[in-house]
Amino acid sequence: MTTHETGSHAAPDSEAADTEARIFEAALRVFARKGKDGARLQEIADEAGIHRPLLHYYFRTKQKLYEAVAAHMFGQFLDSFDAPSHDGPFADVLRAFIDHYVDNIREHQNMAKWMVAENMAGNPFLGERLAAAFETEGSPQRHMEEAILRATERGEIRPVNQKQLMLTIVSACVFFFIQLPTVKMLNPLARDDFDAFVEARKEHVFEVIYYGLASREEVADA
Amino acid sequence: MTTHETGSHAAPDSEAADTEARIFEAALRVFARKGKDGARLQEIADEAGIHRPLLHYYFRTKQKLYEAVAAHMFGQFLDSFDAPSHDGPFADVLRAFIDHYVDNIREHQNMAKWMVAENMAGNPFLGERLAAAFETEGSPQRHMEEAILRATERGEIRPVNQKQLMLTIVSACVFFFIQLPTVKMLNPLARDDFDAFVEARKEHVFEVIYYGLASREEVADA
DNA sequence: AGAGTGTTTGACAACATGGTCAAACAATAC
DNA sequence: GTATTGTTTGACCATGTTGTCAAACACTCT
Repeated sequence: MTTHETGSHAAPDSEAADTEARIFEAALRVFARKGKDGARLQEIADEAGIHRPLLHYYFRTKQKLYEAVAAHMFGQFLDSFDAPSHDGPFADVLRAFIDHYVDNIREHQNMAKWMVAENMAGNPFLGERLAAAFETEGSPQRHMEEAILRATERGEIRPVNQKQLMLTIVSACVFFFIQLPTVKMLNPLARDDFDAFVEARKEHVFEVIYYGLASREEVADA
Repeated sequence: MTTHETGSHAAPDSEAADTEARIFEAALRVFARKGKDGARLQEIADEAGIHRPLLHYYFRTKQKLYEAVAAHMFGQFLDSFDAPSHDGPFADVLRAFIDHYVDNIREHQNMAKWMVAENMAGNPFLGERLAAAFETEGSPQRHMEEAILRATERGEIRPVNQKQLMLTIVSACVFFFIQLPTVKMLNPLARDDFDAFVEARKEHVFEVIYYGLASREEVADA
């Protein structure tokens, strides 16, 4: 058994002590870049600046390393969506949700892409966590769902299936990030001034989802 | 040089003649399932019911096989979006677009997932093709863009950035498909009656994008 | 200094996988 | 029939990659 978790004694210089953390971070980057199958332990080792056998010393196998990093990533990623509850008019709640959500994806693009890839591959982790979050009092997901419900009851917004709406909002906030290379080829602004593009996207998503496309005259006869 | 393209002579029984096609289809499935790195030539051979060296006989290398299948897949996938131009009220055009788009993704889920994965990995193919499509008279993309423009000029819909809107529509139509396992964990209908869910999704996407969430009273004071 | 503990290193084994080859096997043309 | 051409097969090689190991190393404690 290794006892490297406890830095009791035999603790080398600070740079050597965090070998495990450096492996972790390197693995995060490489797995995000190359995928589980495409990643090579040698590449992770190189990027961490250590010798390959150390990977096996700290994490037994590639599989275990992957699982460890993935679990940590999932947790951190989901946690990053926690935000102080925002009440008031639904328009404000929606705007705040989009703002926070998009900012988080931008901060954690590696994780977001990785997670989407995992979901595509059928990994149930995110589904389980989200299903739990929707049952958990005070979670951002639950909060949003309740806000939709309240706004509907108050007649603030039209009746709508909450699950579908959540899916639509998330789609609009996430999809363009994971397809970024393609989006950049089609949208000059995304290439030239990415931050401006992201802000414009936030605004657009809110506008379309909240106000819709139809002009008021059109809506009037609907 | 092999001449297997020309079935001139040495054409065996019909089942052996389409060896190449069987490899092709098997490769399509396996690559879509496992990704380029995760896919094993042995698995493709098994699924095609042939011996592994035949893969090298028809396509020299794994790389070449991948490229051949990918190119064919991209082309077919994009072509499948061609549809008779639909004119008339923008609401109808939008509805038809969503309907056609979603149906196509449903028919070609393997290809859709594969394509998204390729885009994530930075493959510029789709971006190039789409960029070209937007410049091509009569392409579905161009048609939609023009429809948006006309509807805006006619005052049928509110002014909006076309590129952003296209992105939003596509996001709403595609994202839930590529995240299907997760969506199914969160949405009972998607699990129990998928076709009904897809139809409901089409309707929801149209409703939200065209009419928006805000009730008319809310819109009135906006 | 010497023992003990945890870490790092280099060399190595085991295996999977992509790729090659020459010989066997049709099928047709002569 | 035999020759020719294209296809299929099984055995094989080369390489890359994961995983193991024992020995070297550093560090602390007595």
